[in-house]
Amino acid sequence: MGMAPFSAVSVAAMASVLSRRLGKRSLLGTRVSAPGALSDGVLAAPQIHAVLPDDVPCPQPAEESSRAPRFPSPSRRQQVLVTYSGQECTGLAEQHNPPSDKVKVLQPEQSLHTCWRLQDVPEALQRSVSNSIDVPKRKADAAVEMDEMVAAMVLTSLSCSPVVQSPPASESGIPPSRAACDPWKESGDVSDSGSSTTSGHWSGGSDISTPSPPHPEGSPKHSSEALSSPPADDGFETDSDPFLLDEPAPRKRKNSVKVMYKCLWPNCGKVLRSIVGIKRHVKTQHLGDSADSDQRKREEDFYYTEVQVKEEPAPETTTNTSPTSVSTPIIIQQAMAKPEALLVEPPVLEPALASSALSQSAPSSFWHIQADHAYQALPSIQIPVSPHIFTSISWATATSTLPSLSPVRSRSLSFSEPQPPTPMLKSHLIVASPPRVPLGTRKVRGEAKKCRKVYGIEHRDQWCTACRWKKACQRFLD
DNA sequence: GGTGCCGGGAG
DNA sequence: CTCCCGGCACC
Repeated sequence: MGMAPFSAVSVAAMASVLSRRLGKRSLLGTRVSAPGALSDGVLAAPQIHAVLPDDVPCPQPAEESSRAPRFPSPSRRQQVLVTYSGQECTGLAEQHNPPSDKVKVLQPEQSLHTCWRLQDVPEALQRSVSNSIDVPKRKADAAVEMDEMVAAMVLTSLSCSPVVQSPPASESGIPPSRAACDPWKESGDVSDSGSSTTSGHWSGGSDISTPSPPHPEGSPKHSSEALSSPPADDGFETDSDPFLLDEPAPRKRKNSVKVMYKCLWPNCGKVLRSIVGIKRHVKTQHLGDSADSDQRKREEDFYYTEVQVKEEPAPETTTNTSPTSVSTPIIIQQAMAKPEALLVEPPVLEPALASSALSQSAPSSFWHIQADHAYQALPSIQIPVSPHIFTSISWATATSTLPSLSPVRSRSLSFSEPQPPTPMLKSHLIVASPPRVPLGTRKVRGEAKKCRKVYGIEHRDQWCTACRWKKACQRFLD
């Protein structure tokens, strides 16, 4: 679903997803309230909880139908199971009167015609999700409202739209989005890449990670206790845990933009990925953690700024590729004007957190440089690096200490322990500006004949495997 | 355009 | 890991 602004369109889409699951335009899950004689429609709220499968789905007009109850056209009848007062009975939904939301249900067993009011879940969802759509409130009963709210929240989180407007009740703790999400909308392709990192991942955790959209300082209200107090989250962990934040990597990761938040406190360049994290950082590290001061809560907003991090494919501008340049560069631009912040310096992590986080992710703390093909074998070299300084390692120094390697052969740089580096680390790697070795780009084309030439393309099966795989030929080495 | 092969995806 | 292929640099 991408980063589409959470508009009525996506509501409609969500609703259609829902209806797809439940059977298109079915009444399954529809809550109806029977007026008058049957019940008061509140506590004993009857529910249509099953729909026989033979009903014919109607084409779904896009938006209107998400407001108008999904219901067969008057000419069609839809069989439903209706429960009320603990009793279950089948019925035939005969007629729907949209203006009044009334549904006429025929219950043959009781030879009863009943009239129900209709409230279906997507509508509840819509109501809770978009406060720009005016939906009249039908019940004052809080419990029923909560039911719908919960259902809506579940659906909302399932649909994984990161830009979620706060429900009208506004106690949910989901901060409202605002214009700062524009880069996300406009990038159009945010669901990939790093996006992998910040775009609405489905946080398995129970903590604050709402499908973390970048939500900006616009709403000082939202950093209330609901967000900041969970004991298990300490900002950095939740912000950079690669396992929580990693979502299945999409195919391409070009031009993805993610928004990070940088602490503006003097001498603190800490960059976090969530607004909550940065606020907590500012609050705890700089403002002091004096609990309930409202003023402090507001002040947090002034001490961080939003940074857009754009990840782009490597342009390969130079004629040489350094032996270690393996990552795509990240272009970091400031959303708010602060030219000196073009480089994101390594975050000043709380030492305990930093060491624990890094030592967990890179226990052996070695740079491991080696050739990656057997036929390119070279002695592998390990450079011990303290995890604490690994982001600021001087590449020039590091490489100068290496024995002279053929620059074209030793091109893979990786941790000795296979583990996905967090996007944070990745960006630091790039910021650390690897050295450019002013020598040949790639392997100089060999003079020797290659399998392709020797056997021809029609005898591809006789090629060496490397040639077959479009790798450097192993059979006719230079 | 053909070739060699790097980088990365899929399974 | 194997297998495959897009895409780039070189010819």
